[in-house]
Amino acid sequence: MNYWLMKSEPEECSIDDLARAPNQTVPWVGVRNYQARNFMRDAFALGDGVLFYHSSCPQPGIAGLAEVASAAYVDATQFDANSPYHDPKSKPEAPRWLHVDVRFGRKTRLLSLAEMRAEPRLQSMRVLQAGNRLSITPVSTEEWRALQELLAD
DNA sequence: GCCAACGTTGGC
DNA sequence: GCCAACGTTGGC
Repeated sequence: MNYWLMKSEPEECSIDDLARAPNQTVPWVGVRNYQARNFMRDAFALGDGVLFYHSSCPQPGIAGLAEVASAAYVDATQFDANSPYHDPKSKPEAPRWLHVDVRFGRKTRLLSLAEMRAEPRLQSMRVLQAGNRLSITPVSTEEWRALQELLAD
């Protein structure tokens, strides 16, 4: 069992959108970074815990919990010329981009980025390191446990 | 809107 | 393979 933090822009898909989605599950399409893709392809497992993080918004932070609901499979948007995620260099016979499905767990209070930065037990979190831009980052068991406490209220 | 940090691209 | 230019991310 592994744990992950996944960033989503709430204007595109918020924790509420995830809760309202069919089967409370969304295909996590649009990842166009090789490191993030490789996490999904090589390290994700069904049932892995996900921290659902709201980014690029007025109140960035963790907004809920979710889980990995599928293995990695081909992201069809890369071949769709009308999609913002279209990748003209990716060929159907050798798809570059994959994604997983993510299923809603529960909504939590918003644990703000500022609060995360101030919490001693979270200092090692990859998402908090200077210059980090990855939309998917691993979370250690210790970090996950601390977060469960912080989100319990 | 700014800007630092980082990834990608493409000429050489 | 190097590396400058460019694009993107994402908090502020």
